[in-house]
Amino acid sequence: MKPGPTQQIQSLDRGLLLLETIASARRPVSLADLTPVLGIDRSSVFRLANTLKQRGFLAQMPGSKHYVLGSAIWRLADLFQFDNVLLQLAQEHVNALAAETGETTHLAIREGRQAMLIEQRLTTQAVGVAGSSESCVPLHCTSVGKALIADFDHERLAGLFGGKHLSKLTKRTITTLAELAQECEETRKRGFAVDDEEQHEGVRCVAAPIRDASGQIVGAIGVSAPTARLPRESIKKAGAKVAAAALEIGRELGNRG
Amino acid sequence: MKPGPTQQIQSLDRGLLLLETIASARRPVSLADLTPVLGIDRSSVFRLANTLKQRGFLAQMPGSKHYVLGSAIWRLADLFQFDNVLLQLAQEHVNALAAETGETTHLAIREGRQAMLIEQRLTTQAVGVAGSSESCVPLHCTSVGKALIADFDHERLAGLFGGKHLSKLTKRTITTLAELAQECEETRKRGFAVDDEEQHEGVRCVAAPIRDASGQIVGAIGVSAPTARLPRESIKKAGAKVAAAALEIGRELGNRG
DNA sequence: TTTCATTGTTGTATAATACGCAACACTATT
DNA sequence: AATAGTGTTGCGTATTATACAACAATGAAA
Repeated sequence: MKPGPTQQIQSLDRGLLLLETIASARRPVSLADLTPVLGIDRSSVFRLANTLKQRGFLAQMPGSKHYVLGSAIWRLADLFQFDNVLLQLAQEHVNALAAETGETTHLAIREGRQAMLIEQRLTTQAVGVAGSSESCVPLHCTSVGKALIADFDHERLAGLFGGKHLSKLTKRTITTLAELAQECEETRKRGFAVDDEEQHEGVRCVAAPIRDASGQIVGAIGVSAPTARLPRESIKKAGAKVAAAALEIGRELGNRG
Repeated sequence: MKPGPTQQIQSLDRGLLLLETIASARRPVSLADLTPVLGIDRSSVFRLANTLKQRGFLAQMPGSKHYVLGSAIWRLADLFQFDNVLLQLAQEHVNALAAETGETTHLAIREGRQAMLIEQRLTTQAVGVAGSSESCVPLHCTSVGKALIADFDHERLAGLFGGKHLSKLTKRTITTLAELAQECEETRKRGFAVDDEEQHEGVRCVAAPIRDASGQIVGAIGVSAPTARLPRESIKKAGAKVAAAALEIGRELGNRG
């Protein structure tokens, strides 16, 4: 039997409709004008509007009873702007890198113990890395993941992974925190991270950390290819490419003041 | 007996708290991480989050179950941006005009059949116009009001005021639509509107319409003074001042493209 | 000035809805 | 294969949002 639609919470829905109505009016709106929008008693509309006001989503200008949007809307928009900023700035670079290498290219941010792919461009080659069907990939055995934790020392890695075992995906996967800490050190030195058949056999990846103006790692950009097209002797060159892209993205992030 | 606090709508409040939590996280957030924030069963949190998602306030990126802010936040912020823009741009000019004239100065937008004062600076003179204790003043007998409807012809005025009587506040108040239409014509010709003791006896005001890039009237800026300090022979000069300020504000609005 | 209409706000009983619980589906780990 | 964790759905009932009435404040008309 087909499942029913997910139940909505009516009162929340009504509150959101009030927000949209007032925003669309682009003018202060009275309670009397809001009441017919919901089709319920005005005392209930008043209480909904007041709840929105208490949380700063609506406001009333001094001396007026009419409602306008409150500062919370802009505060929320600004708070969450960052990830969109990163995606916007990096989009071009992901595209350029994919075009330049012809390989599958990823942009990722860290999300707890995983790397979340927020953008990827697939290879144009007949045989290549298909791209992740998952939005999240493990940190410890992917190049973007290792780039994202490049600044972690052993202690911080222990804090992140806790008692969690590092799962072994291939014969080459790093499975201990000590090894991973060592790898982070290497990543910092090289300027880019390497996945040498650690997630998938027959696939190599390189990725570089994207740092903001304060030097903090805020994302990673990487390239994946079959081992045949990314042999060990080509790693350094590919790594330089992703590092350059990461540096440029970080520069643009800094310039956003 | 002291009235109790206005009742809040708990479900709406919970939904808004979810929005704030996700915005503050600046990262996609899982349902499992949201549940402890509200301290209710996860099925209820899921339904709240889904309601927010259905209205576009939350979103989930393809292939992910984690929530991020949805486009509705930015849509609402952008929709309502205009009035803040006007206030920001005009603030300086209101201040400058008040400093220059030493008189009470107003910035207003139209709200139905009234002019809403969204900013005012009081006179520094010992005796002057005290400023409106109301946020809204009548359109037909105030200078800012008349500036706001300067482009209205008789037909459009009839549509706006309908069968409503134009209330007579002083001996000099305009009370018929025919007279008001004539006054609008004069305002358009002069470039500014005049309240010649029509709202309050002993008070004269001049105000100019603020037009956006398309020529549409979007606000008004005005000055009020006692008749002694704004005699009839000074009206033209004062009018030129407010008109210049309005023109400058309009220019800056246009440049915001 | 008085009267009336309109609008916003508060208290409260109860009708309606949101919640908790259980079950299922899916994914990941051991 | 078994277990744990997470997201989703159905449903009975505990809780909450609503409707109604009353009051306060304001504005308009007589």
